[in-house]
Amino acid sequence: MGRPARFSTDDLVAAAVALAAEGGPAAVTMAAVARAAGAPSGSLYHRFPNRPALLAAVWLHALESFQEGCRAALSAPRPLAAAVDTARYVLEWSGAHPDLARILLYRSADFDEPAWPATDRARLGSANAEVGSLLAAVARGLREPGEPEDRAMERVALAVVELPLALVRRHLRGGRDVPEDAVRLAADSAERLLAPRPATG
Amino acid sequence: MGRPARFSTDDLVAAAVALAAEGGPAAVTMAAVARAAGAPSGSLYHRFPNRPALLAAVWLHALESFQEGCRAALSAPRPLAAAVDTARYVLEWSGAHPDLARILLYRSADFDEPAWPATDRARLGSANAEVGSLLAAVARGLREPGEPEDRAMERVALAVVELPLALVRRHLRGGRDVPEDAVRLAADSAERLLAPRPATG
DNA sequence: CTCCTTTTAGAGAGGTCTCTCTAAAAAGAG
DNA sequence: CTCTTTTTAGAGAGACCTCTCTAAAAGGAG
Repeated sequence: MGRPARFSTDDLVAAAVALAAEGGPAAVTMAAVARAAGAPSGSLYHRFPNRPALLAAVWLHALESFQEGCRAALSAPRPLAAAVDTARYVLEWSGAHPDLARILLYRSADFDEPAWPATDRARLGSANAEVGSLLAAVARGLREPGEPEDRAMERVALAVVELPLALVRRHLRGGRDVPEDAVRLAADSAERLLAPRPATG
Repeated sequence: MGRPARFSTDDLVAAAVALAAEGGPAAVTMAAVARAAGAPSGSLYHRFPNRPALLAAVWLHALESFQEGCRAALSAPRPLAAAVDTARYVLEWSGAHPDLARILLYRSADFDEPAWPATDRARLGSANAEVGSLLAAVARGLREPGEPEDRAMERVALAVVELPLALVRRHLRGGRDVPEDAVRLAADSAERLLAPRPATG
């Protein structure tokens, strides 16, 4: 039924991902993606109603790839192990998918999130909420006596997401790959930040 | 001697900084800055030969403001104190200068660094080298027995620069300010990451 | 085969941006 | 005052981008 597509949605998203990884969201123009994929701009507009929708596809592709393994790591039964595994996962996933990792180092706002189609914004919201609640569960498990719940959440997010991403940023933004060593450093740091301390003021 | 300026270089940089803080480097167009400052585009081109030169001025303004206090903190005599003070400084400076901090959360490459005038690139290089060597001195002081020097450098940079910036990013990118609490968390985390451990595997 | 649907193909309008260039305004030096 | 220098002022060329719109190509259903 109908003419077969010469340029699939995946082809076009892949071209856009490559451009975004190299030059950031500004490099993802409809004209540039069409050029990179060898397609006319009309084909692009046939798949995506406008530029924000394409940017949403790029961002969500990266995010969902990342979160797939993230959920598994965060769901480990012992909270400290879950935290350390997740920190390690962030580095390993980034090493395996440097292009996608480079994209997630931006914010969704840099990819024009406010202008996204409603369905894409909803997907983003629910994806973030799901991982957020897994992270909250880990944080509750690692709360120190007398510590307010949101401060524990802060500490855990820092050790498990922000710090590993900072480490990734350090390498990827220098144009290098993520070295083996960094995986250990991330896991180590998460453990140091989250393991209960003997007894200090 | 000559007509007095109605729009000083500082005025124009200030307008550009505000735009960059709000919308990132993409928002810093010659047209937008001129509009924001109430100046005609010609006045802008009178001060800056082209857009990369303006972007360089914005980046260097933020960087040099940050590094001024950074040098002092890094120069403290005891290395662990220097590290913890620097981590605290990153948060305090960011709280005091949220616009400039938002700018430093990008990379210089996002501000089109390869196209900057040679003098600006040189200023960037020497500024980074100076702080880098102070950081290296701290790292040497905190090296654990048997640890390779570059791994110590990695660990220290992570604890003293990357982690505090990640914390700042978390807040500023949500549109919030940097809370008091975060300053303590940064100093605390730096100390946990860098203090020698009792004796573990 | 003919119809129907999907997709490619790309021209072109309308917008914004960078940067150049000319002209005039403004104040001090003499 | 006139001369000189600095700066404002903004028109306009040329590039690129987004998005619309029309027309044709191409395969399956009947």
